[in-house]
Amino acid sequence: MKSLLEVRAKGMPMTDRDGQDADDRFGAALGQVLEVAILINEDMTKGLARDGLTEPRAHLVWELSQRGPSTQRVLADALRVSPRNITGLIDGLVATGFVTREPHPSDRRATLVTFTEQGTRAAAKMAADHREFAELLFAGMSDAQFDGLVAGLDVVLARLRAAVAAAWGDSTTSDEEVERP
Amino acid sequence: MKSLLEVRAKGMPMTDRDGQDADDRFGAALGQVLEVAILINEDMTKGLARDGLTEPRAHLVWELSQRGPSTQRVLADALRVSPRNITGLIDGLVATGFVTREPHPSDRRATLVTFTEQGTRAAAKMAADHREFAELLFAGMSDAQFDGLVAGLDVVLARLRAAVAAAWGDSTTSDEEVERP
DNA sequence: TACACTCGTGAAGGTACTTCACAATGAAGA
DNA sequence: TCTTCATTGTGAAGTACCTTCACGAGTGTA
Repeated sequence: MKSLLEVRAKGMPMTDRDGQDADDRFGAALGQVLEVAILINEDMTKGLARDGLTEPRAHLVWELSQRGPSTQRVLADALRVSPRNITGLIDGLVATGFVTREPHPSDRRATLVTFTEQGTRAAAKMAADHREFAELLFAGMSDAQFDGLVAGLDVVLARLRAAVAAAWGDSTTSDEEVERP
Repeated sequence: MKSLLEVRAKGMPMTDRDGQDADDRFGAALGQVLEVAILINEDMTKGLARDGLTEPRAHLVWELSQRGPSTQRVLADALRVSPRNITGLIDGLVATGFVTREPHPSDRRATLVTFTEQGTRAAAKMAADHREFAELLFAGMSDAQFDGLVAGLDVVLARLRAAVAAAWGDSTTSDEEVERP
């Protein structure tokens, strides 16, 4: 992988410098969250490699499947990378047969990135895998347990969003358009 | 970022092809988990950049802080990347003043990667940030809520570990040594 | 002493990312 | 209409990370 998440999956060795909170429940919980993130990412990445997709390309495929044929500019904004980088990713996806570049009907500068049949299949598989994966993780949990988990995640998520928003500009979900009055 | 996690943070648009589980609670929960992972990763990465560290280099610094002066071979195994890659990462960390290469006292082939003072400070800051971050996410939650979250994460983590182990060799926590009888 | 193995690195190559420069095009005002 | 300004995508150049292969230097052992 690559993700920084991997950096500290296992609990901190507690320096207990100032002695507060010596059992470190919070650190352990953070460790859990990080490990979940690592494992999910690992699983996804390896699965994608089997289908001939790298992470950035898969991300692009996913966005494309949600938006339909798009200009590279739109994709760049969606993935929050430079337009130049999209050119390279599309080059790769074209070379491996997932998408094609079609002329934009009303703007001759732009191209419409469009799925091939293989691309459509890949996107559908990603969606199916997502469902299956959610099932694997949560199916069969008691309602109480599941609800407790979701409620906890809600709190964490809210705090996380607030923290990120406070530290840098907003863009809450990480794939929103940047809009500022 | 980079992480594939980013691919599908928001819930799936339910094709309800076979109609089962039409409300998609599981998909939504997975979306939550993914978004948490994305935001944490984003936050960490940006914080590191401020300290002059990239993700892979920070990961190495973290491992080094947990193991003390180590050979590059050991670090390669710990990070699960090729020894050659470690050479490059260490080159970068040496150039930016975080570590030095000291001669190994008993093996003249090997070098002991060792923190400079700056490196020690960086590792300490990472540890402090980790604690602070856990505090930010979990402090002030009711015990019931916190316990519910942790219990849910436990279940998810167990399933995840099992799934990963089933799909590929084991190596549970992602930074274990590879050991096979 | 000879053989096999280990440590770190040069060489070569791939992907993902960035910024800067630029030609083609589009859009809107004088 | 003609000029001006903004936008689209890409070439060029450069960085970081990662891999495999080859190899010289050093270790350990029979």
